[in-house]
Amino acid sequence: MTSAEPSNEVAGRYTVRSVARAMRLVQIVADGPADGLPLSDLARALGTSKSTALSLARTLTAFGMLRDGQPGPRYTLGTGLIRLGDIARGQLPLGDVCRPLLTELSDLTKMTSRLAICDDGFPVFIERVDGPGSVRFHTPLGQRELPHSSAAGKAILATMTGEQVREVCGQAGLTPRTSHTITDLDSLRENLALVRSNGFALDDEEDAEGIFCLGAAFFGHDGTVAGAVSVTGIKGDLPAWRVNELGQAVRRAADRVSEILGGPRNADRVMADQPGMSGTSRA
Amino acid sequence: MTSAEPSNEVAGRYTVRSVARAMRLVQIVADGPADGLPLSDLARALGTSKSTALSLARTLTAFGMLRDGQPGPRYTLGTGLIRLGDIARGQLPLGDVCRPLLTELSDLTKMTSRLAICDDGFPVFIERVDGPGSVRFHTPLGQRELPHSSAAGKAILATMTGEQVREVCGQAGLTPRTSHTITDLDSLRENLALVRSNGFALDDEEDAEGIFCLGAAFFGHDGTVAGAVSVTGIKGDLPAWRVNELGQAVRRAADRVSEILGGPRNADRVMADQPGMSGTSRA
DNA sequence: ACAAAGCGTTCTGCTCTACCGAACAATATG
DNA sequence: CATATTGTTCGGTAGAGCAGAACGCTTTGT
Repeated sequence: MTSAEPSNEVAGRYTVRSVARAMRLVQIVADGPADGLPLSDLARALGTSKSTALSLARTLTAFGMLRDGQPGPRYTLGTGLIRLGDIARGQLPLGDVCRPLLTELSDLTKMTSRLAICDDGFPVFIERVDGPGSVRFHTPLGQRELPHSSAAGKAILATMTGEQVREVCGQAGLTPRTSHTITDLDSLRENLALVRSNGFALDDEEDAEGIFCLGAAFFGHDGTVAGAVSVTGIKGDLPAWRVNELGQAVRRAADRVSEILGGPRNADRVMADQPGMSGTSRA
Repeated sequence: MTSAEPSNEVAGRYTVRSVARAMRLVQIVADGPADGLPLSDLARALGTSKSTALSLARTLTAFGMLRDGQPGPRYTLGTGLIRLGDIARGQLPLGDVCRPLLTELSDLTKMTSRLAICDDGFPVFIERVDGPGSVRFHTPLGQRELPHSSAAGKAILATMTGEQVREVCGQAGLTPRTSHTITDLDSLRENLALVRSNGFALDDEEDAEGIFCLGAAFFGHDGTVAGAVSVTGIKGDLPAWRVNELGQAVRRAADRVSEILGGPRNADRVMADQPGMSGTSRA
């Protein structure tokens, strides 16, 4: 009838509609309550008829992606996803290897430490070790975090060329998360220069009110950035004089990851971009 | 090639073909090498044309289930699966809560301990804690294990009615894994009676040569079996006189899980089965 | 207690989409 | 340089996926 349907469907070229719907279904269940969602809710959220949602859900259930009727007739995520997630983590070069390293860092800093890989410039955390007696942060794994408002993200950005920074940030958007979030490119570039000279990145309540993070990048054998290590804590618990001490500890941990990967340490790496600067005219 | 196509497609009622193919695609990538598979291999393994495989792979990639072109033009599992696996584990009632309990058990027994949930009678391990200096077993998480040849499986079976045991084993098949595997129902029933009187199950090289496991079931608030705790070790390291001691330690750990869930301990639970009863209770 | 609304499930037919195959470009291999 | 594979593009067509209505069943309201 009318021309403008919102149509929250994700459709690039070569997209299979039913598969896309099925994946959205999984996302819906994942974002739903822990005790699952009934079929009607799925259909509603998907914007399809019940019969369609049923077919999709049944198919996914047959593959263990969903699970039906554990607490009543509700769909929850299936155990097959645990398996796939485990394998996916194993396929990444890091993860298991770096766990002890994170444990060590958590013990030392008494904070929650995490390891992120670089996914097209975005940090994706794949491992987490909570500190002794530390507050448990709700930090989901496997999710893309924002590059400009997280310590890991900024640590990664700081290793890239101005052009790459522009591209990644253009894709992600400099969304304000708190009143401290850096929202313009020039300020961000300034901040990244500071990150480079310090050897670590500081997220000072830029992503969440009252929370700070320290992050440092690590590199693969080809010298390109592979990810970042970060620690997270409550701002109130952090005396200013400890920032550098903790930051250096994070940097050392990141350098040890680089070592495992056969990459250069933060201090030794030569920036591709640096002084001369190619096309970083202000946009 | 004439009439009987093998057609390894999974097709129950209400199955969406393209979604089923997409899921098989994910499985193929998961079972493939860690550095991924090229598109042609995917098409070959799927039994479809390249263009179809491309559409499916592109769609999955858009949702983070697959990842394209990290080491060359190859598909690997995506980081979205790590996220979903993490959430799936969180949706399960256990997991995080029981981790310290497993750690304790690993410290005590010096063995790898694991926690399985009961998935339609099958044990599915969702958490693993390696013992101090113990051998790292290749024990994938989220995968259905065999009920009759694993300690966790037998611990679970031992809590069920004879009818249920028959059904689960009929579905799983009493496949021989080693020369010690129990392959007939009567012997298995005998063994399960022993499990009940001991309070724990012993897998004596029944699933893998040279490996033994000890397992004990735990129960939900409604008294039905919810899963099992187990420890794994090398047969040669196990003096016969320690079997009972370790088994009781496992049983105690399982009982503590039951306690967390508000369920009965192994000793207190009344069996539904026993001579007269036929109980298939309905919800 | 009944009514009413909601749930999950089944079925049929129409529409449109997912699939194949062929042709293309871009690499790897000899 | 030739040859074999790879990834990509594009249409035509068969057939699969989708909506909708109708069916029991359980739950909710009064």
